[in-house]
Amino acid sequence: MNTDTRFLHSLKEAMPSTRGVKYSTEDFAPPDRLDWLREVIGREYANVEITPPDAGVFNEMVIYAWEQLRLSVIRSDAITLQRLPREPDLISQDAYFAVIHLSGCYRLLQNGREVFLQPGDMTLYDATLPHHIVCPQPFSKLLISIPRPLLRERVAGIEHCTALHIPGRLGIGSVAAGFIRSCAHQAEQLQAGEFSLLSEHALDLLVLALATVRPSHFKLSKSRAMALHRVKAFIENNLSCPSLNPAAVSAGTGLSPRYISLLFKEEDNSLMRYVWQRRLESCRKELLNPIHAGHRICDIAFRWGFNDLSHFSRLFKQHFGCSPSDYREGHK
Amino acid sequence: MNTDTRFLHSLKEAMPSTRGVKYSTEDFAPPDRLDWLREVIGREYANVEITPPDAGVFNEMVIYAWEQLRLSVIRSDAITLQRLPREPDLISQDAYFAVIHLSGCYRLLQNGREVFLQPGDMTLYDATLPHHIVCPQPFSKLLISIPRPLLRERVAGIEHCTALHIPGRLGIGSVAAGFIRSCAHQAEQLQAGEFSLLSEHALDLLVLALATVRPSHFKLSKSRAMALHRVKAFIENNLSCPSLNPAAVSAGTGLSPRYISLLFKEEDNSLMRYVWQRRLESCRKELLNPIHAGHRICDIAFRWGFNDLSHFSRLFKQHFGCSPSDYREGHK
DNA sequence: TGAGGCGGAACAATACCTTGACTGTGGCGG
DNA sequence: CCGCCACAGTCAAGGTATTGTTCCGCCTCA
Repeated sequence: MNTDTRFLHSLKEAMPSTRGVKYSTEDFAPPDRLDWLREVIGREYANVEITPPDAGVFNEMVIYAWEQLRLSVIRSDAITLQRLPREPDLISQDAYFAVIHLSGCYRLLQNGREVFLQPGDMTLYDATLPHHIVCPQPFSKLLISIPRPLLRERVAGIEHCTALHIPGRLGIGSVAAGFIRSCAHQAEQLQAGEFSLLSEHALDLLVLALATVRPSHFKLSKSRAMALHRVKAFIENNLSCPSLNPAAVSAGTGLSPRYISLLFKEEDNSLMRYVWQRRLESCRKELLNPIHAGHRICDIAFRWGFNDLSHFSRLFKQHFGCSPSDYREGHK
Repeated sequence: MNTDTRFLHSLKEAMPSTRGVKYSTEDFAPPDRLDWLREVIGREYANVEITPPDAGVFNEMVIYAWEQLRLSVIRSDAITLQRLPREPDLISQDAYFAVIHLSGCYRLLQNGREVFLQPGDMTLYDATLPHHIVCPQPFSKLLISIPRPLLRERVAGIEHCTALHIPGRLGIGSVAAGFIRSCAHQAEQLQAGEFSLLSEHALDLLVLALATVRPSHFKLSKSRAMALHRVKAFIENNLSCPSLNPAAVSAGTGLSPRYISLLFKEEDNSLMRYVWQRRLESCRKELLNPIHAGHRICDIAFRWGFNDLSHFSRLFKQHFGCSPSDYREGHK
C-alpha cells in the first residue's frame, strides 16, 4: 500500500486517553485531515477507499483493546467507505467487524446483500472482503473487531451471516446491543480485569443475536456438527474431572474415540488438546476474576482438572506467554 | 406455617402470561388482598412478616423461571417485610436474593449491616436469614433468586457479602444492572432457549459486580483473615477481664503482639483501640437495656472490663458525644 | 514522668510458584 | 488395530512473596 506515513509519528503521540486510544481529525489542520484519516483507517481497520463529502472531514475514533476483540467508538461526518475486490493486501485485520449503529444513517453492502441500520441496530461484515459502506450524514457507531477464528469456531457458516440486519429494539438484539453500549460507556470506569472479562460476554451475546437472523440454508453435514457439539458439551460438563480422557468422552457420548478424533480434526484440533485449551481458558478467566483474588493459583488449577501445578504452570505460559501469577498481577 | 390456603386454587389459574407467571392483588377484592399477599410471598419467596401501610395494598409480581435462577419483576405499594430469627422453617427457597431497585425507596437490614438503594442500585441478601426490608413509598424492583450452592461455588465468603451497596450508576454495577433490566424488559420477546442462556451471563455479571464492593477483609489472604477472626473471638470472650492487654491476647492466641497489631492495621485500627470499642459498645447497649435500668453505671462499666470510672466516662463521651448518664436518660 | 501501646526495620521460616530435566504411556494418525 | 512419539505427569531445585518474629524507639495518656 502506498499510503504515505508522514503522520505516523504524530499519531503515536496523540493518544493520552486512559484506557482507549483516541484519534481525531481535530488534532490536524483541515488540509491534512483526509490524508491522515486514510492512513489511520487503513492501519487500524481495513484498506478501503474513502470518499469524504464536499464539506470538511470530521472523524473521531476511540479504540479499546478488549481481550481478543477491539472495541471502537466512532463519530464521523458523512462518509463512504469502499473495499474493492483487488485491494492490495497488507491486511490490517483478518477479522469480522460487528457494527452497532448509534445515530445517523448507515448502509452496508456485502456478498450481494444490502442492509440499512436504524440507530440501535447491528450488523456484521467481513473486513477483508469487498464491501461498501455509505453514511450520507454525520453518524456515530460502535465497531467491534472480532478475529476470524473466534467467530468461525462459534458460528457454523459464519460467512453467510454478513450484511444481515439484526434489529436492536427487540429481543436478544436489544439485550446484546444494550450490553455492549453499556460496556463502551463504562470503559473508562472499569478495572482492566473487569473490562476484559466483559468481552467474552459481549461476544457470546453477539453470536446469540446473530443466530436469530442467520439464514437457515447453510449446510454443514448436520450430524457431524451435532455430534461435535454434543462432545463439546460433555467436555464442558466434565472439565473439572482430572480423569477426563478419550475413553471417558467416548463412554459419555457413545461415540468411538477414533470418530471423535476425526471430528476435532475438522477444526485442526484434537480431543485432548481441546480439553486442555478449555481448562486453561477457564483458569485464565478465574485468575482475572476479582472474586477469586484470594484464592491460590493451585486451588484454581486443581479446580479445573489439573492435577499437577508444574504441568499447569508450563502449559499456561506456553499458551498465554506469561506465568499464571504474572498474568494475574498484570491484569489488575 | 399456618397461612391459610384458600387462594391456592384461584392462584393457579391467574397466570396466563406467555413466559412469566403473574400475581396481582388487583385480581382480588380489597378485603382479601392482604391475606392473599401473605400467602403468595410466603410460598414464592420467603416466610416473612408483612406490614402493609394503612392504605390499600397493591402488589404485582411477574415471575420468570430463568434456568437455575428466578427473575421477578415487582411493583408494590409501600411495604415492610421482616424475617424474624425464629421463623417457622418451611423454607420456600434456600436462596440468595439479588435486588435491582427500580423506583421508590428501599432499605434493607441484614447481618447488622444496613443499605439504602437508589434506583438502579443493587444489593444481595440471604432469604433464609433474618432480615428487614422497608419501603415507605410505592416502589418497583427486580428480584433474582439464586440458589445458595450456585453462589457458594462462585464466591468465597458469600455469607459476608449481604446487605452491601452495589452502585448502579457506575462501572461494572451499571453494566450488570443494565443487562439484567434489559433481560427483564425483553423477557416476553425472547425464545425460551435464548432467555435461558442469558441467565448464566446475568449471574456472572452479578458476581463480578459483587466483587468490587465486597468488604476488604476478603482481600485479606485467607490465613490472615482467619487469624484476625481468632483474635477477635478471643477478645470477645475476655472483654470483661480488666487485664486484657496485648500480652494477654498474644498468649491467648499464640501470635506475637506485633503481628496482631499488623492484622488490625489492615482495617485501620489497633488492638487496644478495638478492645475499647467493643467494651464501649457493650456498655452502651446495656445502658439502653431496660433490664439493667436499675444498675449503676459504674457496675455496668466494671462488668465490661473498665477499672476506672473516670476513664470510662471520658472515653464514652469522646465516642458517643455525651456522658453515660445523659445517654441513658436521653434514650428512654 | 513513666508505663504501656503502637508501628518501623530487619530478619527467619514458610508457603507458594516457576522452571528444568526426565520418562513412560496413552492419544493420534495411518 | 497398531506403532510411534508428543506430551502429561513426576521429581527436584530455585526463586519470590507471605507470614510471623524480635528488637527498639516514639508517642500517648494517666
